[in-house]
Amino acid sequence: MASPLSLNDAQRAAVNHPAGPVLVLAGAGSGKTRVLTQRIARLLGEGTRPEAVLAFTFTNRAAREMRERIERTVGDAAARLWMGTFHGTGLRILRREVRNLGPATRHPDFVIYDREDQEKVLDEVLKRLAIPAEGARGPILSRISDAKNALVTTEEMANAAIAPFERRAAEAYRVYQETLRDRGAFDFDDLIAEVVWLFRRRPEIAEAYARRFEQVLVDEYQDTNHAQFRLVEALGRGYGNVFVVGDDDQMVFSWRGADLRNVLDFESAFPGAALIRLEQNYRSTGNILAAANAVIANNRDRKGKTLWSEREEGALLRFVLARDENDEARRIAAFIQGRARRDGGRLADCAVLYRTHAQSRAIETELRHRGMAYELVGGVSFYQRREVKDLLAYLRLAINPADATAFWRVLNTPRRGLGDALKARIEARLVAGAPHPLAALGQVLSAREITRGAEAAASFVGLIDELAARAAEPPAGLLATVVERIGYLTWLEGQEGSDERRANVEELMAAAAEFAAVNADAGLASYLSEAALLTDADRIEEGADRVLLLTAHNAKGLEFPAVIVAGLEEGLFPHAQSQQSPAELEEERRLFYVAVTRAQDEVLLSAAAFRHRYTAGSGFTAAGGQVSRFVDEIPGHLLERDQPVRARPSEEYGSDRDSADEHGADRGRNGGGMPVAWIPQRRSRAVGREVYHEEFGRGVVVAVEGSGGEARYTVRFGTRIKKILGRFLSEGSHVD
DNA sequence: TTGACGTATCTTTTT
DNA sequence: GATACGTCAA
Repeated sequence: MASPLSLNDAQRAAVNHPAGPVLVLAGAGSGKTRVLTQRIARLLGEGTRPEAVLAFTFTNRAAREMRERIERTVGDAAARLWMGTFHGTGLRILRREVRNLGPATRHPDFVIYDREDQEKVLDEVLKRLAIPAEGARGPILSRISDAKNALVTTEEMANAAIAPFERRAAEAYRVYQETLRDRGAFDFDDLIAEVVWLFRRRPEIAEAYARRFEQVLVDEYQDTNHAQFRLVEALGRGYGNVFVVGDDDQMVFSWRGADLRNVLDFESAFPGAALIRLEQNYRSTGNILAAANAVIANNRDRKGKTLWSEREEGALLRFVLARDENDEARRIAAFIQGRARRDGGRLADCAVLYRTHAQSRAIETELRHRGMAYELVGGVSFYQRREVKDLLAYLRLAINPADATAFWRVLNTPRRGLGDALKARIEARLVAGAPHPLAALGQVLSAREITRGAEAAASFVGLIDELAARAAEPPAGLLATVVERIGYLTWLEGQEGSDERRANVEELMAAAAEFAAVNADAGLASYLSEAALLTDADRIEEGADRVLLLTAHNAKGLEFPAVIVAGLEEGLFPHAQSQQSPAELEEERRLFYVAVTRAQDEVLLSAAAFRHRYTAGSGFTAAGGQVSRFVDEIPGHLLERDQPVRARPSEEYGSDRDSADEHGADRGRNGGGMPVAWIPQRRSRAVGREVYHEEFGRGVVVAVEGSGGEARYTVRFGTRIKKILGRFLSEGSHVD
């Protein structure tokens, strides 16, 4: 960050504030990381023991960076700080207190379940409860997550549930939680909620921690949820030195339970709290800042502050309207390339920010086409890749045989001829009282209940036993054993994308070796925990010269000389899902504010007049739309619009009126936003024609792929969209 | 028991 | 468009 050589008055006040609760309202680029690190360094310099300092960061990367900076001032003592994410710190406490967890888990070496594991558990739960899973899985899972973030227990939820959905969700929550406990697993939300619940059950434990931490600091405070707030409160209670830094204008995680009341009510929650505002921005040019300020000023629900900068006005922000997502990708790539050539800049100076992961595809294709290096952050994270999770599941099972989710995952992966017949035997044993499927399998084998896959099953059990016996060894060697014994690489050969998968397996082993080098005496359990809590954003490599591609959410806390914000269309950014309520719309605006304020010198905004995208309910359609209102909220004199595109005469559209209104889901629904041209590409003459299908009846052709007898038609029948081979269609009525 | 094939569902954002 | 899942035939 372009920081001042010395602190400004407000920063100094924050760094040196003597004691008691402090709320620092820190605008984007106002040097809050600097304040946090200098404050911690000061505390340590004045004699505070590092193990008495607890700091919460939003990402592991932020924790690492902050620790490194502090290390430069105070040296090795930095290693003893308690510094990490809420989840990492919660985990650390749970591991220390594992003997006191009581009803929370049944296994000392508990594992962490990620989203995929949670879904598998919930599927089993719903099946057991005879709740139809279709469409209910997602909502119930997020309802459970909401409950935990709000510290609502299963009993409390059941008691309060009235509506049918709520009752079903409460029932699912109860059984889900029992299942996790039986399997010795915690999900992400448990890592925080279970700590608070432990503190409530055992006040003396809470008190011990409150006495331990003389200083509690929180970064990105605006994104804390209720459970996190309670955790901070409990840990900071001893000394009352709770120092939180946040920006209400950058709260973008309300869907994860983030609650702005934590900021707005801080002063009443912590009586006598000092309030310090950091309003000088050291990052962005005057124009970028003015644009960001103008946009965020449209939000009503904010504490209000005005960022200012001593930096030069700088270049105007630029806006390009592309024809479609491919054209948009070309413009973005050209911008980055041009910038790199013109200024001798690096690709790494540029980041492309978007609302949804799906948008990365077109940009990736274009960058690859031009031979430009890029790094994609997010999407399917490394530790969630199938091959990675397969291998880790073996290790999970080795340290925690109760991890039934891992068991079922690997029982027949790779294929070893163990199928439904064996599964039925195992389940019968479970019903008869076997503690977990691995034990049940052992019983099935000793009772010689199966003959067909007996040998394979025995060698599977043998492998797990061996791994369990060697659990104290470094993980890399154990992974190598697994890979070799199950012939994983050979199995991958025949699979789709085997090269990439093999590379991932190799990277996994390399990362495991690295882990062992850094954490010499750490066991398998902590290796697996770390793997579960690492995110893609934590793996961003410093120093590589490549364009970064990431969601606006993932860009939080980062900065770049040039930022491209892509896909600025109504319905995408702001997202259609968020246009129902003013509160959600304001969150989208904050997200846009976060995106723009990542930029130091240059901002390129882009939109596509026409975009292929998935819209719920109407299938995969071609949506035309309007430019995002956020672009229009930027004062005209700050924005340079590239080649305004006007709507072409209607004959360009083909023979009918079937234009944006027919295809586009979100056109014109919500005022604001400049209408844009809708210029379809490569439209077949068949598009717009009325056709007839035996089963679905009358429909309209939306798109065509291929030609002749093999042509596949995308046809809209009323509200549903189907892809159908041409020979199953007959001509309805002629339009041309 | 496996693999081919068709269909439903997904995508808003993440620890 | 991709993936996961169910159904069907071999």
